Amino acid sequence: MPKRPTLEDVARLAGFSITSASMALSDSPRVADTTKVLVRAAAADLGYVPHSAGRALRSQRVGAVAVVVPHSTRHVFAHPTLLDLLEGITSVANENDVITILSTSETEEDEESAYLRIMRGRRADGVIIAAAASTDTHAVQLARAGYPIVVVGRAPAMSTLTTVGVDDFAGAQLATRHLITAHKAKRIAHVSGPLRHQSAADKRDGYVSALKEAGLSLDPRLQFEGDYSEESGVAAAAALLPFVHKFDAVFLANDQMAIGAMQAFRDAGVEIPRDLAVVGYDNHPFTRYAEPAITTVSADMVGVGSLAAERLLSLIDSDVYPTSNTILPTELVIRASCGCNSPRSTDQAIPPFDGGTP
Amino acid sequence: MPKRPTLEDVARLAGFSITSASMALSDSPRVADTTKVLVRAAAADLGYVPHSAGRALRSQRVGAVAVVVPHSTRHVFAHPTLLDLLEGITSVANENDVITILSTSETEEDEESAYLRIMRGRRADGVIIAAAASTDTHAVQLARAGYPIVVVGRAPAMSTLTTVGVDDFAGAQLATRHLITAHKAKRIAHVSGPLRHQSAADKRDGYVSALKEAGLSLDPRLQFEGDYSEESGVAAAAALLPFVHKFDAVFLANDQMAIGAMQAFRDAGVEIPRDLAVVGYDNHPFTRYAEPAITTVSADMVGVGSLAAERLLSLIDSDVYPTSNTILPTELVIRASCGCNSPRSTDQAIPPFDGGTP
DNA sequence: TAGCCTGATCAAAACGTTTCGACAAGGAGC
DNA sequence: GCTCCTTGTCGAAACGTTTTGATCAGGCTA
Repeated sequence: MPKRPTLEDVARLAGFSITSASMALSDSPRVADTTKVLVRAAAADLGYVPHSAGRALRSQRVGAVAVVVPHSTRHVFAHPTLLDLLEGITSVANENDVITILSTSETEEDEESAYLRIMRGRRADGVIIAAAASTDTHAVQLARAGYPIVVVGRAPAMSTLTTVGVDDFAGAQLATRHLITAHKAKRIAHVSGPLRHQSAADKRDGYVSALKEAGLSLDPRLQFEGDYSEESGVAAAAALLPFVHKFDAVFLANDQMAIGAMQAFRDAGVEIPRDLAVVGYDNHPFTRYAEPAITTVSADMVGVGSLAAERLLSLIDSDVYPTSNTILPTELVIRASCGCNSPRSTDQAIPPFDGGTP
Repeated sequence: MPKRPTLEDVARLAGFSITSASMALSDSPRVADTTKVLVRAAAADLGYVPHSAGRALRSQRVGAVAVVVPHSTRHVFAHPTLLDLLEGITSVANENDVITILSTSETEEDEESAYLRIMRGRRADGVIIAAAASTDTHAVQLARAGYPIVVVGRAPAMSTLTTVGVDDFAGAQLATRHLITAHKAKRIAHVSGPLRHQSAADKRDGYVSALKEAGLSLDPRLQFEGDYSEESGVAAAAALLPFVHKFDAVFLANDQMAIGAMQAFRDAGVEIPRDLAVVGYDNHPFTRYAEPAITTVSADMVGVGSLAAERLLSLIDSDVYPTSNTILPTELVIRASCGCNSPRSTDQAIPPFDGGTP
């Protein structure tokens, strides 16, 4: 490990005291312009970067935010969704010269220690928790203890928290309404996520509300609680197949389950969208390329991430504790699996092929 | 931000000096057992966790590793691949009480500053670089400067580096050989990744080598350089379509391009695998559920991540600089898109459906 | 009883910053 | 020519650890 130049080195090279060097680098009005120039030159010369620990110790600010992804919610976010979230967070963090600590906690008990150890040990100035289950109490504890914390997702049970989420209720409503109005669906099945997660519950509520407002009935046999995995989409399809004549559309709480279910339905001879209209959720990249392309609901997860980071940073800055609950909108992305025959959007004109072996 | 108990608080509560408290907590043989018990009780009582900055400053060790994901390689890793990698890294880091810093650098110039600022400012004790392009020089500079650094991927041009990668050459060979031996393919197209990336070049070399050993010829018209995105799979299909009678199989360097290409081929009336055998790469989760399910190559990316972290930690510990280059094996996952009619593996027996509208 | 050793404890220094208050030099006002 | 202010600089303290070397009490040996 190479020796690092310290502020003392810079000061000596520039011919000033440590104090002056420090103040010069922080552009204090108390130091002369000529001094600033000299010190900055020396610093640049040596490639000086302040030692984070020294600064943290003195200023009681470590310049880091932690993103906690509880293992129990690993499936809640589709992979691209989670990466989008991280991208949003890191970009804002970078702009503010703050680093991002990634913390994936393994077990339930570890979760508590993950949050607390990070904050107690001052590894970070604040925490963003991705997708707490609606029953998660660690977040509330942490907030109550006075630590800056932002929860990604809606958390009505913890109104004291600052949250940034997506309007899953409206998104599900949008999707369900589309099936009803555009495709004249009368019986709509729903495959939800784990209902102890707020987002899953919100989507289900949105679905139910759309049904209600259209005067449609809710058939308990057409409800299935999945776990957001492709496999559980397959399982959902299997569970729904016996009633396949009894419904004409299915809304699934994420795209992974949708692709699993579509596969299983197809294997059973159900043709989509002819026999069954399908709508997913998340706008996962593969939905454009599935066969048929999947109609889905999209949200700006990068935006959620960056907003969460901004909220956290201002929470860290202010000593008062303003809580805010922000919900970003969703939009329906209409493709083919619902029965809309949207032309596939490709940049290239692809000539037809007559078939036959080459 | 709540006040944190400090070592002084612990010492006072236990009735000892700061020194004794510190030594007691680190289980030094120089302190009496009774003292240790008392101090530990006090620490537990107060919920004491050592301040990371204080410790870092004194011990010249921050207890953090940084994972740098250059923006230019965002597409190199499929989403699940990258998350697997991160999971492997964080799990090993956690075991060693080391935190993981996630750094995604935006532009090329930022990359340099990302690496260097992190190390110069001692935000981390070492760096794992995910997927450096084979021309990336920052990594070498950093290593030459004496900083602990591990590169994920093969990097033959930088033999002084410690690397952990996947045997993409062998993986591609495996895939291509399968097309040749099991499916009697005579003309095989290849859609590569950006060839300035080592992994893309390796895959291409493996493909070429398999062709050679089978005495097959390499048709330049059947080569396409993509960028690992679904869109570029579509573009590749468009570019290859004019020659569609001239080849019977295509090997694509990742699954995202495969799904895009399959889509485009299907839209053009080419049926897979009847008219064209397709093999992808990465074993992306969706490959099981694509229609047809995609034959692909899989590697243990969690293992790559954890191994990279282990290597980095031992690099940090030792002051000598042992370089090692590890390559993990790949395996072929045979599904349907190559023409093998693997029965779909579902746990549930799904009854056939007679079609017709409900 | 004096001297020694052992085992336990502690004071102090160091890691690299930032910042408060003090201080020196020089110019303006009288 | 004296004071007073301004401007620029610096010494020193503080943040919370860990660790080295010193101290101290007590029991043992001579």
